[in-house]
Amino acid sequence: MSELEKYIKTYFGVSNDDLSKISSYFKPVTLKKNDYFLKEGRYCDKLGFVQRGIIREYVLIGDKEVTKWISTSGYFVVDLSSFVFHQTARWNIQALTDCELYVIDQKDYQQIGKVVTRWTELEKLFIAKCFTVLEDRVLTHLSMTAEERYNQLFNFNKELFNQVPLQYLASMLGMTPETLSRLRKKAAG
Amino acid sequence: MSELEKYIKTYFGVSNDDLSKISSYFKPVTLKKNDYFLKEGRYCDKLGFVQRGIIREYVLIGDKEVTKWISTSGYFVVDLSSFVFHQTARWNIQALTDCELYVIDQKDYQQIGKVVTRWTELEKLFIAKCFTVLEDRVLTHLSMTAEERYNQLFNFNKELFNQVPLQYLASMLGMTPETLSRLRKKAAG
DNA sequence: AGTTGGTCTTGACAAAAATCAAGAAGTTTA
DNA sequence: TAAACTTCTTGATTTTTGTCAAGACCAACT
Repeated sequence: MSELEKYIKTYFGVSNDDLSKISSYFKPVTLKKNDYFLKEGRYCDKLGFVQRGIIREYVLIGDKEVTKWISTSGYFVVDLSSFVFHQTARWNIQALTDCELYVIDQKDYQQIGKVVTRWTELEKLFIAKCFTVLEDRVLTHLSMTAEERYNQLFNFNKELFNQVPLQYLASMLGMTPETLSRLRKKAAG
Repeated sequence: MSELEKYIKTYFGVSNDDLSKISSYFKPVTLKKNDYFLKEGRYCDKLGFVQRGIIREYVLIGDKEVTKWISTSGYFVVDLSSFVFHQTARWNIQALTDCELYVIDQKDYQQIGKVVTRWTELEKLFIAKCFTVLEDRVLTHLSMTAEERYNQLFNFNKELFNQVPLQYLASMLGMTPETLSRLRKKAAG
């Protein structure tokens, strides 16, 4: 069973039958380091699942890249506003390392709904879960200092700090690279 | 046609038939100023639509109230993680003024799905829309200063600053009341 | 009218974080 | 291997924001 299937099974609790139907629509895709899964302004007509590697989602604001999220193994990558509402994409989605993805295009995605009865329900639950995660993230910015946000992320996933350029983590945490560097030093004691 | 029906119609583009089915499940409820629609730790078994009045969603972190959102006419109020996943609620949802809501309880909510074919699809679209709004909100904290966040909100909804205690707006914007006060003075020039 | 309680503002100061600049360390490229 | 890049760190400094304390303002209540 692939990581994708494990993920879907664990998360959604679908039958093995539905599981194989769903996963059969996903096709393996590899990205080389620095390749783009999606570029701002295009239409996002596919959904990716990260099997291996690291992917960054960012947007250019003025002359600065703002990193919204770093996806590692087990995460989906997509521009939801584009995928669901057929608007132009807001995010650049770029491989930070060589990556293996499972990707489904929009046409196949819509097919799932015709084959798996509960699909729209599962979609709803998944997006609702993502929503609550984002709610928490907003709250960290309303109630925590840069130092607290750094410590939280570091405790949640230390490995990330070895695998991802720190400037991107700094941006994702809402601070400058210099501040992140100093907080690291401080936390290391 | 009520505000609720207008909202549903505008937003989801359902037929008049479906619209009346959906709205018939919502019941008018009034809240007095300071009444709670929901308290942290309880289960959120209802969804509310704000017809009139102002409602604050906040959470107690340590000894501080952190205001996540202020809902005015046209907004839904709910603790999504509780309503969808049947977990204990994370938010306190309290009326800042006397309010008129349209409220649907969970049992009736589930009935809609049996009566309106596209219901789960509509739910999905609605939650997806909420998700993209939250994405933007996260981005404001990654890329904007307190001053810029204040100006953005003020330009978006000046009225709010006359209707809502400023301390709550400050919290929602991720700054102290003192900072908000100074930014107001500065912007007024 | 006076008191009380809550809210907002202001000032002085402290802390946090950003900016600017330089240099160290590590990679990639030629 | 050396040169060129890029990334990260560090120091000095400025700016932004938070904290604490006091007072102004306003509304509600007695």
